Amino acid sequence: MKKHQVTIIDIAKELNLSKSTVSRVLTGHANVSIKTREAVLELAEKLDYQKNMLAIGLISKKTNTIGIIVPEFSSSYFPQIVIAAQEVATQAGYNTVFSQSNETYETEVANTKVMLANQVDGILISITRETRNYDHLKVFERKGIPIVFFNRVCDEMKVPKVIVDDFEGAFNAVDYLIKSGRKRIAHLAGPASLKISANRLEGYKSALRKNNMVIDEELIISYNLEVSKVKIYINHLLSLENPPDAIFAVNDPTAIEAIQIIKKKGLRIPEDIAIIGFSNDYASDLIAPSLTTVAQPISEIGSTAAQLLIEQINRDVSDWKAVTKVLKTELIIRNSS
Amino acid sequence: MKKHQVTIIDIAKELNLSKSTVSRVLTGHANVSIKTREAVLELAEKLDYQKNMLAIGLISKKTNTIGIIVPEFSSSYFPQIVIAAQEVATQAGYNTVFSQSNETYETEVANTKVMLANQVDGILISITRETRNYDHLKVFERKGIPIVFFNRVCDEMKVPKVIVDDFEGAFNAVDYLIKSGRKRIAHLAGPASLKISANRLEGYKSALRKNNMVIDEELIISYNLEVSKVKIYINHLLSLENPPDAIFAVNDPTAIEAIQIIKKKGLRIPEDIAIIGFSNDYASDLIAPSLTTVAQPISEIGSTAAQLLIEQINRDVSDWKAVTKVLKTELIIRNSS
DNA sequence: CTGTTAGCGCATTCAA
DNA sequence: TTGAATGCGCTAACAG
Repeated sequence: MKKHQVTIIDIAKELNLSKSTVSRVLTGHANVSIKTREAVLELAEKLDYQKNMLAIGLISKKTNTIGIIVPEFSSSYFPQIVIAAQEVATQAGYNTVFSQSNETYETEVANTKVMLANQVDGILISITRETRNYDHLKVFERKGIPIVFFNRVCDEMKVPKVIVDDFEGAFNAVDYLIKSGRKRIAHLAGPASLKISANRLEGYKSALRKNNMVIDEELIISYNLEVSKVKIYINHLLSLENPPDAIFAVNDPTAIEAIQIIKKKGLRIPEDIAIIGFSNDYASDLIAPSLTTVAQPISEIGSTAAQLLIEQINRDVSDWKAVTKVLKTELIIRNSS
Repeated sequence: MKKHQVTIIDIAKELNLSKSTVSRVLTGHANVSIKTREAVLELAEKLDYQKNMLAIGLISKKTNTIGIIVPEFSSSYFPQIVIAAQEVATQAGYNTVFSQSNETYETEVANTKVMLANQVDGILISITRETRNYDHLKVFERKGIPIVFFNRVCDEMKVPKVIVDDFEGAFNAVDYLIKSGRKRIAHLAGPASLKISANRLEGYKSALRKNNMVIDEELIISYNLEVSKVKIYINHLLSLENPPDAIFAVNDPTAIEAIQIIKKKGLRIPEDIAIIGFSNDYASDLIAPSLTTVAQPISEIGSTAAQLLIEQINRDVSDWKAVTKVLKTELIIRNSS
């Protein structure tokens, strides 16, 4: 375990120079003779010298690192966002530190503490489906560390947010189902604690109302997004006296699970029952029948969020803006509806 | 940008104590009166005090952080590995820092430098399809920082590695195709620079040989894993005078792309042509027809690699072991073959 | 152009 | 049980 870190002192000794001179070279300052500069650079290269960012961070109170916390990594949704965010961050000279909270509140809290302890310059976060208390996030505000929400946001905090127009997306999906002649449209909704679930539910209801259809609470099921539970709810819906002829699911994993269950039951999709999802996950175009879904500009969410965060970092606390960017969705019609 | 970090000094002043006393409480040392201990703890909590890990890392030369570098994040493969590795690391008290190199050598090199500069205690890496030079990785060895490879390994380095039995997996897949009566089996292979590609190719050839079939180089196509290129090769294979009646693809994304292209051409799978992939990605069970594939114990790869790395970290450099763990694959037969 | 000094936040000696 | 002093690796004044 005897790590052998090469330090400025090492190369200063070797070259019979003072540490400050070496430091000047390494930080790109000008006041150094060409000869010493080259000698230092050469030796540094030869010894695989790497600056110790811990020391620099300690001095400068800036780590050039942003943290990204996502609730899960199992669908293609969050990985894609992370890729886009990382790209923007790298471009701007920032490193990224990720963690995934596994949809667990405690893990999320722990993750934020780690980020805090590691002195990130700002964080990007999408909360878990469990998160109801936001104290661990408000700490960032108090400490003057910018925080930007994306996708799953915290309503009570006045900070930048990047979301999509969930209401409109849901509205369009359901409106389309109605226009296609569907009479009883069920909604497999997410937990009410998540704003995205609530907005999608509202879009669903609004579309029904606009088309003068009754809102049957029996057809609205709110669940905690654990895909393994979908089977129960589908069974329930199909056993209703007056079963639905369409299902609008809160997200693609739910819709995909529903398709598989319904197919196994021998029902035809979309003839007997139509399905629409939300997010246009990678798998939605692969499953049979391919899934009609509300597409989100996933990469744009990630890059916009990173952009906002970096702007915020470069701004003075007193000048923070709490903009909320609402990106547009697009209904992609495939074979499941 | 005026971050307001709370330090030990702040709470020492407030309580009229010395920094060392406060430090003792915070590090859990014993020699402190209950009264002061409680006062310190209470104030720390109230002020949202968080230790500055930069300072601690600087002193202890240990950050309790491991780095994970993966080539891409677009399939479900690496995210799953990362989840498993992170879980083991967390359990052992380590934080994780990820980065993805986007299948680009330069990015990989940059990522390793960042990890080095941030003083990770060890790294887990799967190299890009481009990586041919390993100097940036050998630096870790020289500096006494443990490195563990998984999936895509570097042959010339004597360090721990976690792989699956690619040879056997490929052999079983091709052997199964032959037993099912396929006569001309093509192989869409990966780049020769990746050991996994080479091993899978060898497994393919070996199965043909064992069954006394000729190895037709015309049917073996090595490509760089850019899925968009698959179309070209499929077109080529199908236009052969004596086209293949089966394709063994080096991985699932390739196989899935192939299925889509072949379906569009109006050919039937598996009647006209059978397809087998490798890895059992999330999507392979969803696509129609569902994909026969060689499953890897993905989570186990991640957890094993993390395990090995942590063992290595806790060992003295002089006592490093260069074990290579070879995990078993399993052929999952679905409808594409 | 170069060397000296101080200090970032903390843990860890050594004294009291 | 507490306090004072040292130093981790580095940068940024301040001198020469």
